[in-house]
Parts: sequence; structure tokens; C-alpha cells
Amino acid sequence: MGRAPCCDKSNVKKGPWSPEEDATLKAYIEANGTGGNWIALPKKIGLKRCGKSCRLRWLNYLRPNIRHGGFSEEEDNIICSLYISIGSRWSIIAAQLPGRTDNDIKNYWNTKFKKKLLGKHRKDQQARRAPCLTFKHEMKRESENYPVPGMVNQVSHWPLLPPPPVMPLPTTHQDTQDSVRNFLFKLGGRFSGDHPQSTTNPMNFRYAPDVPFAQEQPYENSMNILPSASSLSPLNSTCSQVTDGTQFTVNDVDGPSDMFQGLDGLQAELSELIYSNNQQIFDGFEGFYGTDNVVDGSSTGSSSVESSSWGDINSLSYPQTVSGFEASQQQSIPQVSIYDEPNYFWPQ
DNA sequence: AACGGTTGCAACCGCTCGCTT
DNA sequence: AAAGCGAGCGGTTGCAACCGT
Repeated sequence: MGRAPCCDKSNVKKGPWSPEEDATLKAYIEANGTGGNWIALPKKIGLKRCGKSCRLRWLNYLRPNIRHGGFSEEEDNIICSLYISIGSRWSIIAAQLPGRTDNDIKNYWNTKFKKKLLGKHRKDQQARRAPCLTFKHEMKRESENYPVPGMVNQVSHWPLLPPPPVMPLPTTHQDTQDSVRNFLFKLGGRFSGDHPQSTTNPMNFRYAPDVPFAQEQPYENSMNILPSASSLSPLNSTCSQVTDGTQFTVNDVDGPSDMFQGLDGLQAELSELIYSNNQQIFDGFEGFYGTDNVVDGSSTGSSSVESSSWGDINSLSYPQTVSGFEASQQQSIPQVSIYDEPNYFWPQ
């Protein structure tokens, strides 16, 4: 049994919104609110639009205080660091940037930011091989060279990570927290209370699902998750799992594997960018989380134990600038796990 | 001026989640 | 417990504007 369509597709208008439609929708919502039922709303106000379309139009364009374009460097850094932390959770990232929509940030990431990251990479690549490859061609070429099962003709945003370890899918919130933690670990993050080995060698970490994540990973200290340049070099590493499913090790190997030839430059570029931006990111996060709690690897992290749960991102210290409206838009618990990061490129 | 390629962004599509019945 | 349904999310597409030749 298929899913019932949300509206009569043959009887709804598609495409760009006219100023009249905008005015009708805006006037109604400003006067009456959405009524909690987007599906019924267009009928109520005589719009030949799908309810989902109305919702999107309102959220991405018509609602008050929306800003478009012109992302600042600080916003860049926030987007970058949050993407590193939680992946393509655009709505969560958007919640940190007042006036920005998830769609905007997604577009920004998929166009400008990727270009920014790849700009230097492309230059380097072009110097080394046949010229005249466009960005799209290059991305297509890369995705063709390194195909991912189930990802046909998709651009791989992050051809960077080591193969995911095989471990049971998280079935509880605690499991999810563990997954997040493990995921961040593989990005080179460190956690207070971690096995000392992990601290000294970010490529050699321990996964301990029996340790309550919430008790030991405060978000205030989450700058620990920012990867070091070296830890973002999984191309030089292999990942193995101990048979009990609780411990993983990442072993350095000599040089990039054949699989990643051609991507090492991009990877290095990203690492370099992120690493060189770390200070700026820290600066940005000082406003976020308070300077006392920002850890840059050389400073403390000692206050970690008494703080909020990592799993509940809403309990984190959000920037003061998040408006009440944005705050109300924030989701409850983002269910982040290393398993649902479709943009990550997991080499086979 | 004309044309082809590229970019940026609005909008659509399909899926998952969570609530209700 | 299971099915139905709406909301919300992320990925993708379509197209107008822009740019270079």
C-alpha cells in the first residue's frame, strides 16, 4: 500500500510563487498563524498550492527576519565546525545562525563552500594533470573513480573518512550518544576522561560503550572535537575492530592507499583549511560557549565532568543571538549517528 | 551581440519521524 | 501493535542570471 499523496498533484500549481500568492500566504499566517495544519492551509486561503510548498515558502522566504546571501566569515566558521561535528543536519546548523534557513545553508555549502574548499585543490590538480576540467566534471570524475554503493552519480562531499567500523546500530539514545562520540572520535576529537592513549594519539582511540557519554562529554568542551590536521588524515590509516565490537583502532600505514590517489590533495586541503581556521573557529565559539570553556588542545578541559549531555544538543550553550523564533524552531534531540551521514564517503 | 558554460537559489521530491487513532 | 497521517528534513532539480569568449 503506497503512501497517500499529501495533496491532489494535478490540481496544484508548481514553480515560482507570484507576489500575489506570497502576499496571500504572508497576510494569512501573520494574522492567524499556520493553524498547525499546512495541508489544510492552502485550501483555507484559496491558494492552489501544496501544503508542503506553502510551508517551504513561508519558512525559507516569507517569514520575518530572513537573511539571504552574504555569509560572513564567522558564519562560515560556524557552518564548517558544525558540519564537522554533526554532518549535514542543516536545520540544526541553521538554528545556530539567526535569520538563516536550512535551505540557504545547504545551498551555500553545496556551492560556495565546496568551491572554496576545492578551489586550491583544483588549482593543484590542474597543474598536475590535463587542464580544463570544470568543477562539476572534476567532482563527477572523482565520484566515478571512487564509486559508493547506493550512491549513483552523487557528489561526494567528504572523501575523507576511513571505513566505518562494523558495530551494532544504535537502538537507544545512549547508543546514539555513543555513536556520536565514536564518530567524533574518528574525526580526531578527544574527550576528557578518555583513555590516555587516545589523547596522545588521535588515530588510536578506544570506544567504550559502557561509559555514560552524557557524564563525560560536555558540549562546553566540545572544541575537543575539532580535528587536528593530522587526525584528519584517515587516508593514511586503516581502521580495524576488535571482535567484541567495543574497541577500534586506527593504524597508520605508509602513505595513501591506491584507492585515494587523486583525493589526497583535496583531503589535505580540507584538513589544512580546517586546521588553519581553528583559531577563528575557536574565536567564534568563544561567543558560543564562553571563553572559559573553550579548549584548544593546550588548555584545560578539566571542567568537563559537570556539564550537559552531548546527546541533547538543545541543552548546549547556544549563542545569545539565537532569537526566540529560531529557538522555537530548534529540534529536540538530533539523532546523529555515524550511520546516517549520507554525505560521507565511506570507501569500500 | 550572440552563444555556451557556470553559478546561485527557489522549489520539488521522497523519505523518516512522531503523533494519533 | 499497527496503520494512517502530517510535519519536517535532506537531497536533488530546474531555471534565470551572470560571465567569459
